[in-house]
Amino acid sequence: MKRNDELYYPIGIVAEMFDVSVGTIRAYEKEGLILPRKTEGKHRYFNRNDISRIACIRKMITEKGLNIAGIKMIFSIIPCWEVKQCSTEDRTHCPAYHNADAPCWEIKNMDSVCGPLDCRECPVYIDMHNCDDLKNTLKRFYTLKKEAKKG
DNA sequence: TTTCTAACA
DNA sequence: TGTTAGCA
Repeated sequence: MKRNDELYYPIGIVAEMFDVSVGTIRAYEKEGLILPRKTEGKHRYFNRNDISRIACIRKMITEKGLNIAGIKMIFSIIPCWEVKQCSTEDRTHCPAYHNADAPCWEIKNMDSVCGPLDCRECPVYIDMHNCDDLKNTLKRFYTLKKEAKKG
């Protein structure tokens, strides 16, 4: 499938790619690990970033021994407020800033500065797709504030 | 045939 | 995670 010059795959193909059931892929979405787009008919379709994320998830599960809850926890401690350079005022009113039980893209509400934005297009979500460089990605997230002060 | 949601093993 | 039911 192709949409906006980007290739998309149905859940069956994706499940086949990683040798897992479609139910497993759906479980990743249900737990907030991935945010596949959906058609009007509710059908999920996955782009390259989704595929990359799933590869990372599979790697953490099979090679690091983590489960879905463990991966969700890692995603939940991403300092999105540093990535988005949120002001003190923004942080005060943002539920994601005060919650570490779910990734920000799961608890976003319309009252926060991220309200009208699509998390699928946010670096907080997108940059977590590279498993091989996960540690550096997290490190970069945490040092953004310092770099902003320098520059 | 494939995918969907929801409930349950 | 997997399975099943009932639907589109």
